[in-house]
Amino acid sequence: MSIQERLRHKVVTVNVLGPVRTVAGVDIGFRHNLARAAVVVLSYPDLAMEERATAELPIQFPYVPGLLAFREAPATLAAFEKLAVIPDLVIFDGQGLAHPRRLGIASHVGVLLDLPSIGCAKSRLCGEHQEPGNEPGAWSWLYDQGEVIGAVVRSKADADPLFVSIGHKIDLPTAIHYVLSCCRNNRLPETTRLAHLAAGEAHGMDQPRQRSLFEL
DNA sequence: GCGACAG
DNA sequence: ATCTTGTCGC
Repeated sequence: MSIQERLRHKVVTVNVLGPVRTVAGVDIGFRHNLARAAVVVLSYPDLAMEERATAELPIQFPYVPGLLAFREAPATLAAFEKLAVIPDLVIFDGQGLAHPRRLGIASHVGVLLDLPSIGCAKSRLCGEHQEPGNEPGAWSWLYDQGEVIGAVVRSKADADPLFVSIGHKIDLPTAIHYVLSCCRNNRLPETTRLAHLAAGEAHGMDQPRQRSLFEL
């Protein structure tokens, strides 16, 4: 994929971010032939919802490991265009540098938006690692082809770790720091968690109805 | 040829 | 990711 080869050279792997006052989270929900992207902007470090934007587009690209951006970037960019507040940092639900060609969706879209971004995936795409300790905050390096491509981070005890990597304009230690400081009492950071909820709403995507107290 | 494989 | 209720575990 030449597009990835061309964009990978635009990724900045050092911190180019000012004071972080807002952090955004992105996630996509699929239903029938529609992709619904949701972007939530939270205040930092309070993590209070500041803004929310969504965009829906027909799915026009299949899921292919390594090509996730081609499937999710269109709706994601459309959602960002509706945003009134440009976030200081964006946390994606997927890999950043921890990708076969070093351009996961977090780096790909991070470069297109030219915003500091972090790749925070729920599972591994490539690379090798040792299991991090079970204490929240424990982490280990993620290696591939003899180089460090990210970190495997324990955000919650007894829960599977997160795969954190550089997206754009941020270094790995800083990325790990922000991911951990965005996790309250769940495995996923608030950004991803809230974006996931927003991406699943409407569409006819049934939200679990509040069960009546009488049924319990 | 076989296994791996973000969401 | 999505199709989906009850159910296993602490």
